[in-house]
Amino acid sequence: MGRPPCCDKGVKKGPWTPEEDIILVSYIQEHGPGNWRAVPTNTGLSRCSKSCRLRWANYLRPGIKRGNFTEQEEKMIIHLQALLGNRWAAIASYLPQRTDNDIKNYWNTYLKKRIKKLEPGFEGGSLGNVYNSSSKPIPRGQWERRLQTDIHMAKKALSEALSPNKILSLPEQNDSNLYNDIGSIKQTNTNSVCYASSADNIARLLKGWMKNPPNKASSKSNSIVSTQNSFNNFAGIESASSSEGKTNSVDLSETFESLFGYNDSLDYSSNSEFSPSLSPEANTFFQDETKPDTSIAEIPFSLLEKWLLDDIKISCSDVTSSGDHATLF
DNA sequence: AACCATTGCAACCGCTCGTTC
DNA sequence: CGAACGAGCGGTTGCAATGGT
Repeated sequence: MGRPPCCDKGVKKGPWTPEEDIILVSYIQEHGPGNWRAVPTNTGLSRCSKSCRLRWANYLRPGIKRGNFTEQEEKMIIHLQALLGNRWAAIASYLPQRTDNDIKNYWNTYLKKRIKKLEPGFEGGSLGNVYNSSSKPIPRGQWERRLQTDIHMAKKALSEALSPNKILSLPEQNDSNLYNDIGSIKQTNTNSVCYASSADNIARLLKGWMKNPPNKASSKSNSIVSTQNSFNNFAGIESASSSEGKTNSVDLSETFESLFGYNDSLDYSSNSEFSPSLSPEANTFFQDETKPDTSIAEIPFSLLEKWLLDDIKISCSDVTSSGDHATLF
């Protein structure tokens, strides 16, 4: 059978405008993410469903961290890429605040080149650079199953950590602070020439919009409240792959701490507003981690390394023991 | 100041996979 | 069981921003 075109002709292409973003976000607030096929029809957007999904997943959904990758994130990406290859979605599942597209772009534009410089023979393959010198190749299906299990368990842990009860039990103040913080960050940058490339996160833009919603939007009752609540709901819906700034960062950090023994993907050092409150041990640890001390930075990474390597060993020695490392969670 | 090369990244394209009927 | 369809993923492209001459 021939592959039908995913979109009708005449759909708009190119960068998204703030108006389109707002329409899309408003729709998802009401209906939740999913059923993308219906989105263009129901919203009147001249965009293909894939485009809507992509826009939401990569830019509009709450909890996305944009901008500079931390050293820890870099290392994690490098190691995960070595283990998993160009399976960006899988890699991104270990860095919930980053999108697969973001990681992929970062790898292609920066990390690959940097590694190539350091390792002249490097061609960007997987499982061929870091680990294969001492271990035999793992059959794809085998490690893929284990990977799926890992991701499933990680997502489960995240879901539990981000369960509605936990979120709702947090002080309401957090939400407002979050939005105030977000707004203050980007308030000055809304007049940039290129919208899509300059907007760090639509949430920041929408902050301004929610403060002064257009008439169309303001006609909806309690739009601001529902927007914030909706974002919370999204966190529940998307809990497997996203977090929501301050509100969920505590839980996420704890979850990641339990996952990896350290908090890697959450870079609070650059923005104290988003700093989570942590247990004394963790607090000490993160205080240390924010220091530019590479010897300290190595410690958590080797834990991840150990975890990943152990995973491979288990995988090689016992195909049927996929539940073993579940105890890690 | 003008031009060209490079970089960064948002978005698209086409394929695969999973689900439904 | 297989066709149809929707969703997701990875590769690639296009273009604005930036840097160098």
